[in-house]
Amino acid sequence: MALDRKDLAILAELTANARASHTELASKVGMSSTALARRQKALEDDGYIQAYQAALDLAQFGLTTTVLVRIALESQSDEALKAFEAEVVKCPSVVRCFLMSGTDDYILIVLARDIQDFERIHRTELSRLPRVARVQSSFALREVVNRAVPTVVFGEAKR
Amino acid sequence: MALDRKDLAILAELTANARASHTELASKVGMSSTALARRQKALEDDGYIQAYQAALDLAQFGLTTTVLVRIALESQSDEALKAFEAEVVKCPSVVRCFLMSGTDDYILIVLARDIQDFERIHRTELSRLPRVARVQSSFALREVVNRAVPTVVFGEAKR
DNA sequence: TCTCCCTCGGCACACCGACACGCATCTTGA
DNA sequence: TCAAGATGCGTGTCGGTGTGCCGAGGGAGA
Repeated sequence: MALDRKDLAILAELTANARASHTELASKVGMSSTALARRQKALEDDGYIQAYQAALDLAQFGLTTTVLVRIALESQSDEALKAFEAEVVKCPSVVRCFLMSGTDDYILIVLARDIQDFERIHRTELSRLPRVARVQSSFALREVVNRAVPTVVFGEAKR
Repeated sequence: MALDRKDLAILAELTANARASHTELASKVGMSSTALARRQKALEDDGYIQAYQAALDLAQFGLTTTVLVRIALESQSDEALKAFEAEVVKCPSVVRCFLMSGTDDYILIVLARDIQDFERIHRTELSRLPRVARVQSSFALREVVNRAVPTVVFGEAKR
């Protein structure tokens, strides 16, 4: 299934304002609400839209510190990976975890209130992860780009 | 302003389903739609909720490859940072960019269709960034955790 | 301890808008 | 040229949303 530029316009609008009504979206995209409703439903049914979610301002919750954590395991055996991953999903401060190629086995993105709070997280969450050989943390000083969707998605018009 | 557990329940519901109506949310959280509407509006006005956005399934768009790119600049002068950042925000395949402490100056998260596509991105987007001394890429083999909000947020009940 | 006040929650109602249908028209592709 | 899918308009029904009012609970002050 190919998406035309109207579909992409709908998706772009919905990524910016997921609560917009059919009428509202229709006027923005430039079509009738009937056609828009049909296309939106098709986009949902075909799985292009996974969910509609509220974006919280994490700074309001005091989570102003982003830390990138590089982790190397003692062994890359399947059992060690499984044991590590089963525990890392339970860490409440971890928002992302990638299994990586290269020297580092995993890269985590951790959100903390401040540096002292990260020390606590390091002690109560990270240091308890199994099979870890080495942990290396880098602090993000500033977030230059933060997009949910790469702009390249909205640029590929097919029709 | 302190949030009680009902506020957190509302936020948790909205991060899972942002299009839920007042009536729907009210029954889930266990209160009347009137009270819920008041609280939801307060959460929006106080900035806890930044936006409502549709989450796209990027795999449906063929973006299955995540790459972490470490970039070191030739110099850390204010002018070099500004020049680099002004260009990196224009890269359509970059979804995140952090200014980092430590040896690497910037860390980017790039989405690509596959490895060949990343080669193209490297050539057309990354290698054109100004003042870059060194670029080092690591491929994510798998995404173990991907949360928009750390679960720790919904755990801190105040009242 | 009593009382006052303030805040929050719940109920009822009315209004407004969204949503889903049917049908005619148009465009696209073969 | 024809057929099939997409579009747009109109309409009716349904549901959500917002408001006003009342009651309950808790805190403060006398």
